[in-house]
Amino acid sequence: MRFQKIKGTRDILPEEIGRWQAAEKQIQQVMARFGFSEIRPPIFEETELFARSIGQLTDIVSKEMYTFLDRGDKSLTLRPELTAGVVRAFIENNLGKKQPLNKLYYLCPVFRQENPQAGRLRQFHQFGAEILGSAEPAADVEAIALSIAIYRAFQLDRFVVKLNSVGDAVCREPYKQKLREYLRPRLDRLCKTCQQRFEKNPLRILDCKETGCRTETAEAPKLADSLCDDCARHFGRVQQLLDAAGMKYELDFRLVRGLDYYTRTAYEIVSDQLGAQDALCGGGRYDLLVEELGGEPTPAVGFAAGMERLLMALDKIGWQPAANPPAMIFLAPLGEAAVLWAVQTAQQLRQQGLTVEIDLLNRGLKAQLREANRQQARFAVIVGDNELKAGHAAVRDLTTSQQNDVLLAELISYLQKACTN
RNA sequence: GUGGGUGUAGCUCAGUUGGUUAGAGCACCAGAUUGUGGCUCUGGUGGCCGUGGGUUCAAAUCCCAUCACCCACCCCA
Repeated sequence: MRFQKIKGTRDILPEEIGRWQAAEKQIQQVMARFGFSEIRPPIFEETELFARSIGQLTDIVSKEMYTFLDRGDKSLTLRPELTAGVVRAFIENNLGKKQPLNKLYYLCPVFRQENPQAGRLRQFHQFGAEILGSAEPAADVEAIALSIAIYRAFQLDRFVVKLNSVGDAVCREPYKQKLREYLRPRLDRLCKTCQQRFEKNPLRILDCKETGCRTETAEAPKLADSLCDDCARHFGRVQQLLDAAGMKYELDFRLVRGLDYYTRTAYEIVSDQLGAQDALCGGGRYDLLVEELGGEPTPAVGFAAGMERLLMALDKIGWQPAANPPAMIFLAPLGEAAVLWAVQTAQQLRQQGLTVEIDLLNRGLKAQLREANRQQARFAVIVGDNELKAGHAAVRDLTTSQQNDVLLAELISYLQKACTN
């Protein structure tokens, strides 16, 4: 029986881990520049946390969660996104009481049981940020600016920021009614799923990709025109601030984010380089969620972005992480006495902070040098019985093919000097 | 959950209308150089042809099922 990985999961192999680490580092740097601190909630939580925050009716909760019972018959779920866990941690650790504003970010795996396709996996990675405690439009703009800055830091600029407002508790329900009234006479011309959405979730009809539904909704009343005064003012101010800061965006009245907790600002960053799943990043404001999960009323705004999708887009533009690995020393011992010497010497060199490889396969010299070359070693140190007897090692510079005898007693200081320039 | 496509060596792929022992390039190992890498040449290791059934004298090739991957729908990052 040969085991294989679970459908929709991937092994990140040594040959690609460099890209991941470089991308992670870049993201962490930009997050830090914006004053965000990392938070790492647990990978699983009570099922109810996700059901309550994301919404029972959403696809994520109704059919995509990895849910299981633990030995105490408690229902647990592998996180399908991070906001719920971050908000839970925010409440449980009283972060809101320690300071008025919390700016948090994360970068970690999430799980959704969907059928895989380009840009979609069952275990994938999201990075994102949450600003908890501010209802100001400037906070919305801070989140948007941060996500844009991250993509720009990678020299990635073929993306579009789509912006909308989904209103709040005051104006969303009346708008839904207005939308239903508009659509009721056209109901039979909508697709099957939209007909089901009509009662419970009419906003989603705007988002439908069926051309029939799109033509029916093209002239429908727009949420942005039906906002209450507070929401309208907020939305206007967000746009004003974005304009002032020179951030380009497109208003998209069809943009209604899939998760229930969004209020007011909703935005998405899409790329034309990704295929059907083109969203790099999605986010918005969720002013009611903290209270809904049992905390003090706390306005908040944030975004989540797909790590794999970022990497896909980076592949398309030919991004290469800068790599300058330290000079490497390959110890090539021949014979048992030399191996003993090499193990001791490797220990000493490594304690000096040098990068050292030592042959572990008891290979011949030719094979060892081939290996050293394959690993792009800077120096090969050749030691056999002859060298031990003579008290020196043959140090071969693999870039110039120069080879010198170096006294064993002076080897460490010699290599230290040679590797620093 | 649904639809289409694809599974042959570590990797990328050939493989004729079913017909002997399933091939190439790269990678790996060895030799040319009995202790010297890269370049070159020569040779070699490596495959239950995704898995399980079926048809046939004969299956990598045809049929069915199943698993996985790719792409798409739904939806989302």
